Amino acid sequence: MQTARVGIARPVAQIKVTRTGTKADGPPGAARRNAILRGDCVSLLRALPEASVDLVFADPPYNLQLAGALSRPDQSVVDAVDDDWDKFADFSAYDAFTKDWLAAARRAMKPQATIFVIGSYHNIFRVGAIMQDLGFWILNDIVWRKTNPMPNFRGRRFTNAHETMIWAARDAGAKRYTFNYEALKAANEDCQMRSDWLLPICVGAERLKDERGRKAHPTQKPEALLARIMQAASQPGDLVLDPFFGSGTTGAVAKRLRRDYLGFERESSYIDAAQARIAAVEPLDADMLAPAPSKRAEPRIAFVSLIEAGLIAPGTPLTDAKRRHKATVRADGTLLIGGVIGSIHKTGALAQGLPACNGWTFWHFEESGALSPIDDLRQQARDLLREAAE
Amino acid sequence: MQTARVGIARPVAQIKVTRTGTKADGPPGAARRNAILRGDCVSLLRALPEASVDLVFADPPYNLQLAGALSRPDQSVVDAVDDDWDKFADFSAYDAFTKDWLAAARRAMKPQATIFVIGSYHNIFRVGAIMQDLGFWILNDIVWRKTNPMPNFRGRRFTNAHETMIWAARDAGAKRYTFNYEALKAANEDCQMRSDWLLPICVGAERLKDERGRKAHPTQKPEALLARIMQAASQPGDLVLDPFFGSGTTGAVAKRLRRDYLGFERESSYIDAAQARIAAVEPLDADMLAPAPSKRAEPRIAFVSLIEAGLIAPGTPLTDAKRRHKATVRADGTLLIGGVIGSIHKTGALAQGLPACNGWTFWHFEESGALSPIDDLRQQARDLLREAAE
DNA sequence: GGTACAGTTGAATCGCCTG
DNA sequence: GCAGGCGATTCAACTGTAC
Repeated sequence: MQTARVGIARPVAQIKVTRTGTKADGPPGAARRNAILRGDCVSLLRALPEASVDLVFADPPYNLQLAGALSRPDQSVVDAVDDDWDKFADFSAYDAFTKDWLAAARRAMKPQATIFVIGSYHNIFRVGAIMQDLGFWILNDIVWRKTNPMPNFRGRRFTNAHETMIWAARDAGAKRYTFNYEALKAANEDCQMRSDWLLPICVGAERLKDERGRKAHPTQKPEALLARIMQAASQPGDLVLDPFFGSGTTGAVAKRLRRDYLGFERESSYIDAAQARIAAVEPLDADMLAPAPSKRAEPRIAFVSLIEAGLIAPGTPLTDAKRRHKATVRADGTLLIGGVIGSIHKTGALAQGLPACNGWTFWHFEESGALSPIDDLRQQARDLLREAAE
Repeated sequence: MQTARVGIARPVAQIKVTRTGTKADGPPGAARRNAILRGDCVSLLRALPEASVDLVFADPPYNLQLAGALSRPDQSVVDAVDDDWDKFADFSAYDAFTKDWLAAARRAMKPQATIFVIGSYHNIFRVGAIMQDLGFWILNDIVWRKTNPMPNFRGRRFTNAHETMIWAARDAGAKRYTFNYEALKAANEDCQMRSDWLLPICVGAERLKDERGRKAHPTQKPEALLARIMQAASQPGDLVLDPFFGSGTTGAVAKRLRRDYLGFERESSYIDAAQARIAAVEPLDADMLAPAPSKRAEPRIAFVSLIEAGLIAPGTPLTDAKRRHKATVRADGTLLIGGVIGSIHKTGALAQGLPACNGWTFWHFEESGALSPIDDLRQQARDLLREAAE
């Protein structure tokens, strides 16, 4: 895999371009891909083409307000987050910063893009309220439950064992955002993925260390967290933007999962660490990342085409699984039930007195005494279509 | 148990007083106890004496914004929360309401009181930001993970499987708020209670029904949730205020755990249901509710009093568990180590070169060849104290 | 009298395409 | 842009009835 470093000066901010990707930049007007840009994230976000990003992951400063040093019961001192980038004069300074970067990120999002923002109780309420004010539409709040949180050493509060993520669409009306429901459900023992995720914090070999063996970044996120986010809300080839790139977890996971990434970061020491980290990542086989089969993505089949294909004949009697209702197939692909003519769905709804019905699974045909749903015939029709296409 | 209903008109709001308590009202200037007041919660909160409440639990309207009807895959319709009390014109109307009741609640809190506010992603971010703006100091955000949440029927989002609570002190400086750390830890297999709580939603026999068998209140909270809150952040006899009383879970749990409650509610149908519910509650035996032994609550023992009690003699040599350091007990309760005189804690810290040390567990005395920490002697001193008191 | 199965329900911001 | 049709979509817990 190639690694290139290119230094380019830009008027909008002091920017160093660092490229680690396998893919060339897109067409003009599209955002740069697989690069880390150095500089202020608000300026860099504003310089992005409008509506150019598929997914945003943001881990902004938490605005922690630590009064003094914290020590463990054995008197060792906790290495707290006290970096300059986490210092704000007051809530209103933090709010102004938050409003700026969120508005700029929203502008860069495609209409169907979504955003994940992670935070703790120190900042997440302000972030969430500002997101709502800016027009983002919250889809879920997601709780990252830590298997191994830091205990509360003073015994004065509950163990702060989770962080909160807000998942939001760009606009209230957005319906077609990417959400790989079936894949997530399959990965969760065929049960819907919940809004609470249990994952370990980033420790051990995964945790980046500097040359002196200290943690390279104070708030490095676990790759498993980013992997679940990208697998839930993006497709291979999508552009994932991380305006607070830090140690580059987003880039490493994007490369592994064959997404493109774009990262913004102010500190060159973090960029160097992320750069080396991403260079060492090997993308997974594309086969491993093929989208899980989704019923919604299957080609649409009209019931009448089953008749045209000779899979079912006009005049065939249909019934439901419990043989409570009867209908007859008409030559035009409608059904006849008690003198009424309608689609497989309408007649199914009518038979049950319900507002709606999936006729494919409701209506059955009989073959040597056994009932099968007409959905089986649809599957045969789809197989025929596939063969014809090959 | 007595039940009394008293109707009283008040100028501040249209108020009906409904009393269910076992305890008489406190002295003038103190808040009423064990009563449900009917009326607007902001007016009622403002009418409370300042700094009169020990704990607040608030379950405000969530400001759900439901577009249309939602049906399950079997076409049955979900009975959504569409009550008038959850309707607000826009975010700014909700914010104004939130600011009003939170400011009024804060005024009614004792300086050491804390507040729990529960909400979902629809409202909790606005609530949290406003709490911070008003001067509340967030201690934890707590996640109520539901064992049995409603699924996401359309498969378009993650199952919304939790709600969020914000636990906050009245002021940033508050240090002496009630937090029964030891009891919670003991109840959690001797492991610190975490910020994520797994509890079922309120269904079955616990769920209040109206005369026609329908749920009496759309958002009744489980008693287990309130019980954990009160056991964490209040003592028997404390006054627990709930400005959105609803079906009266707060009152029922308060009575059972021998706390006093004060509830505000606008709808008389809810008040009637809560009234009957609380009347049926039997308080637990006081013995069952005696505060768990807390190290902090134990009487303080000065090291010198061990000498006074004859438990240890001046001149006794002390050492640490690994016999690396040596000191001698002086008659005034200080230790002598290498020519330096200081408290058991200071000398322990000095010996180890650490900033602090718990001398009680660090220093040991020798008896027939075996080492025991001087903390054992402190326990003996406490036992003697208790015997003397009886 | 248990067991099995069907039915009900819960703070919900819950499609997508074609004409 | 709007109307209308297609057709995809649920988990845990409790309740009541049938066997």
